[in-house]
Amino acid sequence: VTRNAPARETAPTGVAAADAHAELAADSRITAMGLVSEVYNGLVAKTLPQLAEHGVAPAEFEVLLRLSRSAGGRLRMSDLAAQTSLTSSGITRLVDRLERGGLLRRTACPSDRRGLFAELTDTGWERIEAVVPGHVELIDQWLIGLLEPGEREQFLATLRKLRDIVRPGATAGAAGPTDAAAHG
Amino acid sequence: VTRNAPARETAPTGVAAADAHAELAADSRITAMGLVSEVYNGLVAKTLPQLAEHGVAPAEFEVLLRLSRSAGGRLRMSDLAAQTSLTSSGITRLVDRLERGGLLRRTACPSDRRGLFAELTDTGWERIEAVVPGHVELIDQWLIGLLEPGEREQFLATLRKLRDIVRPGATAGAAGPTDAAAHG
DNA sequence: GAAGATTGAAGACTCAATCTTA
DNA sequence: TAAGATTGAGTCTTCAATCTTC
Repeated sequence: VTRNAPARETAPTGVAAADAHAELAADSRITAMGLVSEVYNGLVAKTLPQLAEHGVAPAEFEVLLRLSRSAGGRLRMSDLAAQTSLTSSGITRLVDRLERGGLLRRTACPSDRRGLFAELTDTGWERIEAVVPGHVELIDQWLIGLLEPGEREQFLATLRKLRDIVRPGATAGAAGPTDAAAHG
Repeated sequence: VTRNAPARETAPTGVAAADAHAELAADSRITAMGLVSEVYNGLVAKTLPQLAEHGVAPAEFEVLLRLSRSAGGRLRMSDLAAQTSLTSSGITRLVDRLERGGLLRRTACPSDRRGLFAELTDTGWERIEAVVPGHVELIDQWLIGLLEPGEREQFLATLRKLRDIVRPGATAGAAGPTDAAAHG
């Protein structure tokens, strides 16, 4: 796309010039990315108030959830960092807050003294149990329940495919790609 | 789910107790939400470096993109806030940064003296044109190109459906739900 | 009084540097 | 030397309060 309207600054010609350039950004692939973003952010916005009622921020909820799905209700700091979208520094601070709130505690890792576990406390388990039912209801209302069974399965299959390619390290700390080890 | 393992604190019984509780959080609907989150965050991570090469953060890119798709390359502050996931305060500061960088300017709104337009400068247009091609390539590589044509259309159709329900105000400032007015 | 936009104060996250252990 | 985790400094975002205009 070449720029051939040097006098865009003047008001009357501005709109026409903008139209010429808009083609670039109107690319359908950018729109697709925008859809993913809007759906994700929209869903977060829908679930935010219910989490807030329980005093839990979305990132905190994700950490609590990952811990609750792991053997012993605990995971190493570095594994939490790998599984979430936070850096190891961010995990340190988030775990600080949750520990301050009594939802988890740090425990030593016997096999490697550099490592630390974040481990759910009884209070942490109770909090998860208190939050999850309402949370599931909202996901049902704004995501799952809006799709026909066939459409839903196709949608989830595509998401899984994309996730596996785009986020290879998402299962660090678990023995297998589907948490199968937690049942052994 | 009832809690019947009061001695969870002691190491040996911890794992079994965790298993009993894990059922709650293993709900498939929570997993679905997690997939959306992982795909979105994974895609952001893939596109981040290329945006950074051009000195643009994701939120800034989204604002520049929305402006470039709007008539005259401009949008009111309040419309930007409605279209993005930022508050009006957040938009004020983000526009501050972009204005400081010379990518846009604030201009007065003739019909309502409370309002302000954020309007792309020539530098802003140039930046968008410089960033978009590489950005599109990455979306192609990590999202669009990974799906068969049929799967892709189905996926996008589902996303559109969800977006329309979950984010009703996403088109504030545009005349129609698909930016049709920009072509008049 | 309400809406559009901005500001001060505070929270959350990242980067780079640091400390400890492998 | 490298890996796990933390800390200080700086950036980005929000909330609540404020100012201007409707």
